[in-house]
Amino acid sequence: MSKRSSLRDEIKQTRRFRSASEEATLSIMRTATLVRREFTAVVERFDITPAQYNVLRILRGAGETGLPTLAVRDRLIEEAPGITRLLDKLESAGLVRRERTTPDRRQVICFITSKGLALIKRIDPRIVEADQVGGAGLTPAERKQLIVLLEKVRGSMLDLPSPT
Amino acid sequence: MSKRSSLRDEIKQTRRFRSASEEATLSIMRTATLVRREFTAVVERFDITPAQYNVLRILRGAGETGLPTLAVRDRLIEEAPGITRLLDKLESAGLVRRERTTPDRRQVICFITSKGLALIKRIDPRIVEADQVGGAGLTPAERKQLIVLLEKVRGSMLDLPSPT
DNA sequence: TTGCAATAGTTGCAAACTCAACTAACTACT
DNA sequence: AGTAGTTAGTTGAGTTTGCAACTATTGCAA
Repeated sequence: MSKRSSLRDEIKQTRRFRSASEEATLSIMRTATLVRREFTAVVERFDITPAQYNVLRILRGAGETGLPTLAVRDRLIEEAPGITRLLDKLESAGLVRRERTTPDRRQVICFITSKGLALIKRIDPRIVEADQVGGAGLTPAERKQLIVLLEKVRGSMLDLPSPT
Repeated sequence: MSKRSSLRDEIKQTRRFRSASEEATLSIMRTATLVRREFTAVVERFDITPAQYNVLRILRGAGETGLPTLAVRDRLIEEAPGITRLLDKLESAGLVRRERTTPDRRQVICFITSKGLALIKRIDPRIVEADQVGGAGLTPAERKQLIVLLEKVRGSMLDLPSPT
């Protein structure tokens, strides 16, 4: 029904959406693209990729306990199959340290180094700024609502696991 | 304040979010990741990538008029810098035809072939299904609300064009 | 009409990603 | 102990991206 849709303008689509669900789906993707762009722009000024930044953040969260390689991968928001090589990079940059010494010697535990900590400490304030965009233009109540709605969407997606 | 956050469970995050905006931002990205996964799974069964499918859809929308290469790129939801090579692929698969014959001979106009049309015709019903996920679990009113909220977010992001 | 800047696309190369083996280590069963 | 099956992670090969440089046109202006 909506006469003006900025999404349709943005991607210059001429035809109507086939359903509200289609529009919602495209909306989510399009918004995520913009958010990601913002986020990428921030971290790139510090010569790391978004994925690398996320890994550093995860490892900071893990603290002195460290975290096994695959556990790091599982915590990433965006997928990162090349987790080994990603960590290789971070290690050779001195931001991360790895150790194969545990009860379970298959595991490689990853730690953030003090250099890594120092780096994200510098990045953090910029990220906080960038995070605002995900809520910019919304009232606190709307923000909450958005979070709830997206959670519902994810919830219903996880129910249908295999794309039959 | 919220005691249970499925997002925090999903990515096994231990710490609280620093702000509602941060949670909203992560929510958007995480949801988009899941939506994209679904979408990708569908089109891959037809041996094309999501980007390729989008291009075909755009070219179908353009009809017999066709569309110049860079115009195609501008209409993609997700970025696609390798638009030339992407079209190369589609062309060699016989799904797209290109012509350098216009008033402006710099431009290369792209058309979808009948083979391409036939392909997306087969894919379409599956996509319609996949699109439902973006609205699954939501009432029509909630769906509408989600669309409005995301639009607001994008609107406020477009206002701050350069990441200073 | 010559010259300079802008536009439309292409291409080369290095980095990044995917997928599918492959190794090493642990578990469980006999 | 011996061996089959899992789990953790790595590595190699082929493909795809991302950037930047490059060609071909066109537009504008002196």
